Amino acid sequence: MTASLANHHCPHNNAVSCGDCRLSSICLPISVKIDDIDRIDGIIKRGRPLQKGEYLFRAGEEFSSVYAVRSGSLKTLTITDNGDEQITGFFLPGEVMGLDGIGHSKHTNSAIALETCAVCEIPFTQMTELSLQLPSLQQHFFQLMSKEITYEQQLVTLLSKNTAEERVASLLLSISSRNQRRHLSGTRFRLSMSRADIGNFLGLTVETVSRVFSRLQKLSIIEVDKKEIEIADLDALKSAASAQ
Amino acid sequence: MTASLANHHCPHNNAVSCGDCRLSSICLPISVKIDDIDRIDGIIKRGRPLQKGEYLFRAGEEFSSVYAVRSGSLKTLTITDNGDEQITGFFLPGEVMGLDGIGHSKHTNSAIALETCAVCEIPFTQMTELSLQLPSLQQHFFQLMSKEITYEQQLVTLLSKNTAEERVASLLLSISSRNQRRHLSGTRFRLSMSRADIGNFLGLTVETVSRVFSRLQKLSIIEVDKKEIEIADLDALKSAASAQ
DNA sequence: CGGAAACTTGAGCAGAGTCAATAATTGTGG
DNA sequence: CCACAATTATTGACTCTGCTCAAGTTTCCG
Repeated sequence: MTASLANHHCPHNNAVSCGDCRLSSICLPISVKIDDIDRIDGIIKRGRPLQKGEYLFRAGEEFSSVYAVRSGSLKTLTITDNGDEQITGFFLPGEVMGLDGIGHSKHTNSAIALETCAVCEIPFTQMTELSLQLPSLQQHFFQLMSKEITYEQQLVTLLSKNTAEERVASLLLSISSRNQRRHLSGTRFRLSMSRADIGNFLGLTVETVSRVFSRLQKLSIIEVDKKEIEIADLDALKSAASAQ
Repeated sequence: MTASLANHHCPHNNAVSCGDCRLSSICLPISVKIDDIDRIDGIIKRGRPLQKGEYLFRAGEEFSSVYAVRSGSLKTLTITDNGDEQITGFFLPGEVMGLDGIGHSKHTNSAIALETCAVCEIPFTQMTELSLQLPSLQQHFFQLMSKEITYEQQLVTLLSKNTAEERVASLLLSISSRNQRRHLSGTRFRLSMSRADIGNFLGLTVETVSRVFSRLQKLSIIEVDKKEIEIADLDALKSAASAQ
C-alpha cells in the first residue's frame, strides 16, 4: 500500500489538500474555481490531531484564525458571569468554528475536542486579504457568518418556546441531517458528547435529558445504546421536535 | 431657520449624509477615511420614514440590502413551525439589521417598526463590491456579523441559564448601555416595545414580565411609569441580572 | 367618549429542577 | 488483562419557578 493511499484512509490524516478533501463542498464555496482552491489551500495550516479533551483555542486568547473541522468533533463554550460553562455549539466535519472571535479580535469561546480530531486552521488576516482578490471567497465567508447568525436565532427560538422533549428531538434531528450532508447515516450515529453536554447546550439538566431519552425509547421513536443512537421512526421524531 | 438647520433638527430627516450623521461612529467603521465615507454614502438609499407597525422587510422576501437604523426602533421576528412568532431582536439607532438574510439570499426575519422611524438601506451587492476596494469596509462587515453571532450566543446563554428576573434585568441593562453609546440617558428611557414583545423575546409570558417589573419596582430598583423606565439603582439592577 | 388593546394581579397547576441513591461505563495502574 | 476508582448515566421523590386561566384595570386611539 502506498503512502498516498494510506493517507486517504486515515480519518485524521493531515496531508490531504483542499482539492482532494471530500469535505470541501461543505467548508469551501462551490463557486471557487480549481486553481483558486490551490491559493486558498496555500494559506491553510494543518496541525497535529487533537486528543479528546484538548483545547483548540481558549476564550480570551488573541484571535487569529478560524478553523474547519476535518475529522472528529468539538464543542465550543463560554464561561458565564456566574462561573459555569455554557456550551454554544457542537461542530462536525466540514463545519467552520471560531467566527465569533472576529468581532472582538479575541476568541469569545473556548473549543474542546470531544474525541480525537483533525482541524484545518485558516489564518483570518490572510483569508481576508485573499478574499479581496477572490470575491467568491469573500461572499462565502459572509454567507458562513450569516448562516451562523440564523442558526443561533433558531437556537434562541428552540430555548424560548420548546419543551425538553422538543429540544432533545431537535438536536437529534440536527445531528442526523448534518450527518446526511456528509453522506453518512442519518438514522444511526454515535453521540460524541455526554448527556451533560447535551443538557448544558439545550438549557436542561442531565436528569431531564436522560429522562427524555428513556421516554423516546419507550415510545419506540429512538433506540439508545449508551452513546449509539438509532432513529427508529424519523417522522415520529419530527413530530416530537415541534409541538403539533 | 434654514432648510439645512431644520434637517438637522428633525429626527426622521432622511437627507443627512453619512459624513454628517451623528450615528456613523456606530454603524460605520472608525477606520474608514473621510473620502471613503463619501463613496459609501453614494450607495446608501434613504427612503421615507416608516410608521409604527409598518414592515421594513418580510421573511421570505428576496434579500438585497441590509439596513441601518437612523431613528426610532424596530423589532425583527420569525414565524416558528407552530405558527407563533418569535421576536429575534430589537434594533435602536446606529444598529444594522438584516445580516441574517445574506446566507440564504432571502430574509429569514421580518422587520417591523415599533414607532416612527427612519432607516438607511445598504444594497448588499454594491457593498460587497465596494468592500473589495475598501478593505476596512470588508473588515467592518465581518466584525458586525461576528458581533451579531456573539450577541446571539449571549442571548442563548441568557435563555438557557437565567431566571425571569435575570432576563428582564439583562434586557433593561442592554437597552441602557445601547442608549449610553448614543450619548442618551442610560437611566431613563422609554420602552418602544410592548410587555408582550419583551416576553416573547425573552421566552417569558406577558404576565411574568409584568410581575418582574412590579417586583423590581417594589424593590426600588427601577421606577416604572407605563413605558417610561427609570433605573433607580443601577448596581442593584446589575446584581439582579446575574445570579450572584 | 367608547371600544379595543395592553397591562396588572391573583390562584392553581405542571414541567423541569434539585437532591439523592443506584447502576453502568470508562479509564488506569498493577 | 483484570480490578478498582472515577466518571457518567439512570431513576425516583419532592419542590419551585413560571405558565395558564381568569378577572379587573388602565391606556390608547379613532
